[in-house]
Amino acid sequence: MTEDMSEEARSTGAKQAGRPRRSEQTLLDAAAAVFLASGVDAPVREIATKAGVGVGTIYRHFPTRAELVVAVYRHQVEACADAGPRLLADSVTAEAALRSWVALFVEFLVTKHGLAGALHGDDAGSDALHTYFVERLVPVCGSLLEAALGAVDTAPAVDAYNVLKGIGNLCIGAATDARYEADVLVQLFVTGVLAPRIR
Amino acid sequence: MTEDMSEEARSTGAKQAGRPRRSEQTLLDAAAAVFLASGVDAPVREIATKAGVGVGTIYRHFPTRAELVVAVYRHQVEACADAGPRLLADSVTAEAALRSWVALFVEFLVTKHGLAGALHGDDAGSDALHTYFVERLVPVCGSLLEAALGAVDTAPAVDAYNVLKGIGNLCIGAATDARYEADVLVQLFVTGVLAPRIR
DNA sequence: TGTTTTACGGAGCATTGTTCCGTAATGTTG
DNA sequence: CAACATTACGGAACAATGCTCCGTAAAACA
Repeated sequence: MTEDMSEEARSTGAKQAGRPRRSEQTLLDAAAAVFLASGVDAPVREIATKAGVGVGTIYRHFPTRAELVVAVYRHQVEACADAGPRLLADSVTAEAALRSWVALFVEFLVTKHGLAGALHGDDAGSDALHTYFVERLVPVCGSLLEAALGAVDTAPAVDAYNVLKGIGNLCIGAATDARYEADVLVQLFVTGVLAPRIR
Repeated sequence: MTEDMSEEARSTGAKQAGRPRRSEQTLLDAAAAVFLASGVDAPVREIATKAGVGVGTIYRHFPTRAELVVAVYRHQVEACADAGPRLLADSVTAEAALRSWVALFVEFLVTKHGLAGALHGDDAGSDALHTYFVERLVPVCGSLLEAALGAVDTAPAVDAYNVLKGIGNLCIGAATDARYEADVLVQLFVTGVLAPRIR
């Protein structure tokens, strides 16, 4: 009970002693700017400098670089997730919906310098990033896939997790390699995934 | 002339003063062992220790970590490149040849911890790796692709470079993520690439 | 005004790739 | 055989980077 009260007190207006927290939004804005300029792999120190803040402050708000990245792109990931059902409702065919959604996802990944690369959580640090993307987008991708494959009697060749991660991987390096056409490759990949239906 | 003579002298038997070079093979063996145990991203120090050598020695033989990696896997890359024409000759269809070759390539990439990830030369350091793979394998992949797509009148959707790099990307993380089935995804991707022929 | 609480800043630690230089080993030469 | 010249060696040192820690400053409270 006492804990509940103190927590509520904190979240309502009753102020506690102590320095006021810097608005996280300030940090997020600075991070977004730096990511835009130098890519998602930009050093934390650079973000701290840009925000006029010590690195400690960043780490107190976002315990890991990956969580900072998640926070910066949360809006856009949510938007991407929300677009799934909408496209499914608005498109004439389920395949068209899937392809539009995939194109959206690819554009998002490619636009953000190095996001796709940071996405495969091999190193322990970027787990948060990987986990968030997967948890949020796999269900969406799954629905679209299911709809697009609905008419088939054979089991799908791969699950939504694999499709999503495959797409993510295909986007790696797209921003830095002019010859690499991630969007085309991804659409061909989708064609392959849907192929059993075509045959 | 004088330069030619001295160079020839060095490469034939006439010995120059100086400490004898450690056999590069020793270093390569140690590196291969460490890569097998800890992945291609293993610290250079670890390799040096394993080889009973200072880091300086490694860097004198292989100016960059990437070049060391290239040297370690050169044999297998060559084997993969050589397999291309052979498969094309031995398979009943060009598509079968392409698919077999791709499977070979995928197995190679997936077997070596993190090789696929190190392959996209975003950071300047791993350029050598990227370049070598591309130069050696793009032509091979191109021949197989051309053969498999030969019957089509429409232009191919993507070039061999994109296909090769796409496959490479699809293999990223396969070794560390049990749920991720790179081999299946790659074959679906190939299906997509060949799709114009199917329709 | 003094106390308490809380956030802040940035020095510091650990880990990397890579460079550099004094030193050791070995063939050549007198 | 004894200097010498040459070459490779080893590992300390540097720079970059993620992350931790602690003394300090600011704000609310009494």
